Amino acid sequence: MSKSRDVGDHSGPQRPPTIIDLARESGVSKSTVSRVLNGNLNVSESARTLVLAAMIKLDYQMNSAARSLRTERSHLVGLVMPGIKHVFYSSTAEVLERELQKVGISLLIASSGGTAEGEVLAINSLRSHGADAFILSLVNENDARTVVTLQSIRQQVLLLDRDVPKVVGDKVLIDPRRGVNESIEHLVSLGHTKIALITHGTFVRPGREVKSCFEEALAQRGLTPAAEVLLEFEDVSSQIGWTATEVILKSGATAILALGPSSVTAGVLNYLTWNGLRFPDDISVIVYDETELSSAMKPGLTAIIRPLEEYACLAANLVISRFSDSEAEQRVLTVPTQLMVRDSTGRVKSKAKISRAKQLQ
Amino acid sequence: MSKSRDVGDHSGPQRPPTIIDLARESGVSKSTVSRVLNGNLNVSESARTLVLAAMIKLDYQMNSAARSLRTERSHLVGLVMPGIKHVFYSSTAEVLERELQKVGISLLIASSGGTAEGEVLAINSLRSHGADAFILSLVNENDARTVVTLQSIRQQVLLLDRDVPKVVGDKVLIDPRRGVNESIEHLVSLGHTKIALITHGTFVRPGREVKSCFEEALAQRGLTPAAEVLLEFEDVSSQIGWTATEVILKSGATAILALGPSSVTAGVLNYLTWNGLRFPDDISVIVYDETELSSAMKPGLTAIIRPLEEYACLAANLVISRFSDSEAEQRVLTVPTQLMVRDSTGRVKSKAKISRAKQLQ
DNA sequence: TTGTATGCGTTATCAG
DNA sequence: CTGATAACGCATACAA
Repeated sequence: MSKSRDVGDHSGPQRPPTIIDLARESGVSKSTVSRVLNGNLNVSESARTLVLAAMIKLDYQMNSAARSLRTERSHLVGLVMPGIKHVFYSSTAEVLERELQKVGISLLIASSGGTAEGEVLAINSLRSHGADAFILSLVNENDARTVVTLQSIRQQVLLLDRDVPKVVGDKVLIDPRRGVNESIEHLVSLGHTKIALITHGTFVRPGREVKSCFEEALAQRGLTPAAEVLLEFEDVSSQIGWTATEVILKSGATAILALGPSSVTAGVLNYLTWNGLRFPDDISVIVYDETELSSAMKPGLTAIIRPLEEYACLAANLVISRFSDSEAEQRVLTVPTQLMVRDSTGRVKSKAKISRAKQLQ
Repeated sequence: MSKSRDVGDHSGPQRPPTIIDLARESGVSKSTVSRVLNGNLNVSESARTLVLAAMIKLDYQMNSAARSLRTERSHLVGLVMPGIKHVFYSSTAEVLERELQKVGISLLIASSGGTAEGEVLAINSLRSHGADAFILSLVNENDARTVVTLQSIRQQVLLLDRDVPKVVGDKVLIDPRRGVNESIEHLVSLGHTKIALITHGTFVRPGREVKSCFEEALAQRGLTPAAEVLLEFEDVSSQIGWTATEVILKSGATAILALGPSSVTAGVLNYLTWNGLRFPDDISVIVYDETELSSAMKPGLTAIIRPLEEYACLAANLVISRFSDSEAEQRVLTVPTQLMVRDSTGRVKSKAKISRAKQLQ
């Protein structure tokens, strides 16, 4: 019964105003203030205007900690990614942030650093900050620590282009099939038969999917991969791209699908240009997406386009909708990819011509 | 006096365990539990081990809302940037996140979208989510709405490479002087006298600083700018870079300092390569930083390097340190830039040679 | 339509 | 060293 600041106490303008201050200022009770703040209909117009006036007069800001404590909702969503630095992830994050912002949700980010330990740490950090939901691009779908952590979570989980059957949650997936099919068709029509692939490791869905689509598309045409390089998340440096390309070229490949992280793709291009191999003349290259890199290069880069905007929007809205309808069944949404032909793919050249081209440099 | 769940109530394992559950489980009072959780020294070893055991047994997770309500600290820091998509911002965010994570602080992100209105919205959104501090790269240092909003904030404010005298807060600034000086010196030594600049508008510090350093460096050598293009944050597209380059070339410039957003720089390179202008043969180009773009391009791009890691680390640690010592005087930290000469800068060619080069393409 | 009373989970004060 | 107890600001069931 000892309301300390309920009435009176005209001392400190130091502390931020609370609904009690609003109540005193507008001459109603704090319940009425609360009702106005939450848009409750059962409140007289006069009371409402009074409270609203007090609200702007005192520059009232809701105390989110108090509200969260009471309602058990923080309006915070956590995003875990290998890193936020690379354009694919940062673009996704930007769209997610924008979409969530629209409904008053803020985005909490945490990088796993590309390791499973970092991932668990990131998840727990976000959890300890009270995130209502988690959006995750895992580094490894099989890591037991991550899976266990995810299973022990009460909040909703959404996987971004990842598939962990043991974890309940919605998923937004990228289907590389069309893009890869069109790529192979395109390359084969240009005479290529020795085609190489760089992609993620098979412990994440994108790696598995791309690999299998690639192999299937080749098989349909009686071909086999010239080379395949599967990447770990730990080493997504351009150095890896460089050495991978070195290996691939030894296989005699005349075309490369560089469908890994952008830093690796940069390494591929790096190796090619710095070794005097010009595309499409000496080798054909297909990369992911339309980036600053791919548009600034002289031969525009033929690319498999991932519908990034749609991908992230779907994810955001899935998360949002589940807040209202928490018991809906698990949903899996898939977005397609497609090939955009530019100038880094061309007719295959004979070995002799390639050698000559190299010497000319 | 009606403790509902203080004792007994073995009903629901549904709700997450609280310190009361820990207290019951370990046979001590919740005060002692709280002490253990906060590392308070005044607690017996026996009690501590008891509580710790209960903690892992029940998989206890601190309720951050309750703690925040009580301590008035959320351990959340808000980051406001024009957008998170571009590599400079996303890299900064990544480093900030990593450094803050080390001391248990999570990063809340909000994009302003490059507009002043969006900026105010972003700040208020973060504020409503209880951020303890704000790290900001403003879009416009002069916008009254933003300034007023910032002034009305109780939390600490840190400006990233921005300078708003009317706002109290620490600052971490990038000093372009050395990098720009070295660039001009380098270019002049190669015979260039007509040098153009692309940078931010003068309503943000980077724009002002780069512009004045550029002009001073030229003046010291008896030169004047061949052209200057100042950018708005609203239009940081590669299209702008393209048209800007078109304009600049008409001025007869033989060298371009492209020191704006990376998308604009991409547009510059785009224009040059697609119009058959090769660097350094036809024109010299200096860009910002070492990016995937600049390392993958064939002539490696000469660049002014900003110490991004240091920049973000300083910012993070400034924020962290001010939490302990909130009344310290305002601090302004500055990080230097420097030129890294690669291959996109070379001896100036005569007009005739440039024309010939263009025709050869 | 409005006010009163209670509890959310935590920290902090104060008495033992 | 420990335990009881009072806030923190808000939402809400219930009474009026």
